[in-house]
Amino acid sequence: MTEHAKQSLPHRRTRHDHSTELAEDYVEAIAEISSSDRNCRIVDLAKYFGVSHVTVNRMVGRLQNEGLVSTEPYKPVRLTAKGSRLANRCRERHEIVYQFLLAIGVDPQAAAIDAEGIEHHVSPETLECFVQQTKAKQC
Amino acid sequence: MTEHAKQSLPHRRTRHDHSTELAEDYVEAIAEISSSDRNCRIVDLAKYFGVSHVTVNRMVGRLQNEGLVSTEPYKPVRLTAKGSRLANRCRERHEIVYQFLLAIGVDPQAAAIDAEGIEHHVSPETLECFVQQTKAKQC
DNA sequence: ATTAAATTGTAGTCGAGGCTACAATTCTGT
DNA sequence: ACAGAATTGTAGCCTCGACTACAATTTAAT
Repeated sequence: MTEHAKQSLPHRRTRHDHSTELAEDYVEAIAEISSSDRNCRIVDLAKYFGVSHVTVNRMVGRLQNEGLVSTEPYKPVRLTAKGSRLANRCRERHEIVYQFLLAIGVDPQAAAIDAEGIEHHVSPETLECFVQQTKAKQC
Repeated sequence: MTEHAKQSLPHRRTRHDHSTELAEDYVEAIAEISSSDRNCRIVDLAKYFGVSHVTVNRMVGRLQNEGLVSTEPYKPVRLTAKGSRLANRCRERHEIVYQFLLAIGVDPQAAAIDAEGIEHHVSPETLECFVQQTKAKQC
């Protein structure tokens, strides 16, 4: 039972993570779209995620409440400073995970898919280990 | 746009994964509890996951529909052959991920938490690379 | 400038996973 | 054997992420 209590904490964490994963995916996507196009519209995100514009709409509302995004009705979506910082951190983390998977011999396609799933569950400490390993392999 | 279509596939996959993660967590938990105690009851799972017994109840019903578990009203929960196989695969995969994290220098506590999050997103191919890496480190 | 197309917003629905409150069943102790 | 405790089941509600259908606004074209 004490053991069970210990066990429940990681699981709770996993569940909570799910609620922030989407936010991270969104800011990453917004950053990416905003860099190629001039501005990021709801439709772009809907296509990007393969989801209806309605879903995107509410998500953007949520991101706005969290101060990650600023937008007005019928206007494009922009990242706030906070949102940009998060996007950058996510992009870096994503890249680290992806490069790490390549470095240990995963083929690029599988690495791309797995990185997508793994990136949200990597603690800073583990991430640092990934960096070290990738460096080591490159020598 | 063609790029966006390509992008949406991994995201869809990620979303679908979430629906199977819980099933995997459950069979793993049931296997673990069943090995220490004699039988696994709803309450045990509720404590294990830090969740109400009602939630567990419905989850177990779902697992039963999927043929992973067999149970009767007011009786303990047992894994079917199919459920046991899944549990074993999950346990092995979990262990591989955990040992791998340790091998690359992540401390045990962080490794335990991260393994919990990562395990569900590792393709067989990546898993194999983890195995190789862990072996290499042990030499 | 006005209509047609594209984009965005709103209303209402659904399933999943979570909860509380209460009812039913099984287990335990005396 | 029977009362009380523990366990399990049921009813009904909530939130979140997804959808369709329809309304409103903005953009583009003739």
